[in-house]
Amino acid sequence: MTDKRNRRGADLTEAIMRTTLRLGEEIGYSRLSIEAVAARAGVGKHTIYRRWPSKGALLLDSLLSLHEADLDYPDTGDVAADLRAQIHAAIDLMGRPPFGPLFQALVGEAQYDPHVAAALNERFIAPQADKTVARLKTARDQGQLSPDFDLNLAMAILSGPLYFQFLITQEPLTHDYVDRILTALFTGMRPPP
Amino acid sequence: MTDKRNRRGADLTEAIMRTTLRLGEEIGYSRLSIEAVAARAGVGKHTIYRRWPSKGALLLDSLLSLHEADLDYPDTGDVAADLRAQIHAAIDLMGRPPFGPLFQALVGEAQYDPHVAAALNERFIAPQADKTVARLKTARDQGQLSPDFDLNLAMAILSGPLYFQFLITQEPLTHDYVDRILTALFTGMRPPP
DNA sequence: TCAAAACGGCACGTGCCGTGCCGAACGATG
DNA sequence: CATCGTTCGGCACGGCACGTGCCGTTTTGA
Repeated sequence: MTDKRNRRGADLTEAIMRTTLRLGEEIGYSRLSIEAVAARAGVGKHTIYRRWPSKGALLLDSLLSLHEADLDYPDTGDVAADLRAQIHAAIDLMGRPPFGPLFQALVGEAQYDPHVAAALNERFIAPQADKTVARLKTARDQGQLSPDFDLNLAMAILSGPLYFQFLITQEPLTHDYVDRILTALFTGMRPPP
Repeated sequence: MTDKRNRRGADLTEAIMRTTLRLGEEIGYSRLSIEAVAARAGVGKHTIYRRWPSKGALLLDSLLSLHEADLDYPDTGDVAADLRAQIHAAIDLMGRPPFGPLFQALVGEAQYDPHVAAALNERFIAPQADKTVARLKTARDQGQLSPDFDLNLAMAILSGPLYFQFLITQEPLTHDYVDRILTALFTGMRPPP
């Protein structure tokens, strides 16, 4: 626990977010109350409500502060390999605490709270999607992809099955699964003529 | 409102589920409390807790009682057309109240409550997935699909992007979007040689 | 006929919500 | 160094929904 004196402004904001992640990892998102965060951080509830309008907003900021979310694409010239490397990194992040379970809970929260949904899209989903599309565009310009292929659609076909498994069936995401999706996307499922 | 006398057992169960759907549609899942359902249905809370262990379980049963979920596949001999027809029906269901918003909330609940997640998979997701895989298997046996294509993977690639849009970006699902996914899956995204 | 079960209604303790108020500590201004 | 507005921790409040008891009544089925 950091010294409680001289904690103000940005320092305090970071301390609260750290406490949120730590406490969320310990007791789970459903039992994570603003009261509990305030108590653990040795902070008045006002101090939290002054910064975040809801539990979801607090958690989103806390997760983004991990900034492990800097999932940038390599560009080795081989699209398939680059996609593979980046998505492997992404599912590794989603597969382990504290990011994995808390991110899952945040998506859950986004199903009730439109503000959380919008913020999540704007600050995490869309930036990641944009990176994917940008990398695909480079590949298309180099003739590695069909020139008329909808790149946003390609992004959705890559991400969709992963989120499906993450949110719906809730089975662990594996590198092998990613590889099979990539293979399928690059080959289609028509029989060879 | 039905007569309050002589309501017991199965009748009462159905009345509670109807009230849940109705009230859920009116005020939204987040404000849908068991207390509210009990009050609206003119029922003691015990009567609900005796039947369902949680709000999520109650909602799952209520949604399944709509049994519009009988989304069976046609079999005209053309896989792509059959998939198209069935998935169009599915997104129509997911796109309109009361099923759409409440189903979305239920998936949200499944991110916190493992029991709800398991029940949702067992009683809705898996049966639908099985139907899809079965239809794909027929097609593969008839040579319309690559003999070595993983059919469970194909199912995930079909469903994933839809759930991604439904849960994450939360934009409306359109027939056109379904068609583009199908086209992409059947052609792959490699450039023509 | 009669005991067991299911029911509606009510009340309770608990936890957390979001807000208001207080006095202390801080930081910028002059 | 003095002053004043802001930020802070602490506390208390009313409100809501939770899940569980208890009561008296009604229905069921042995």
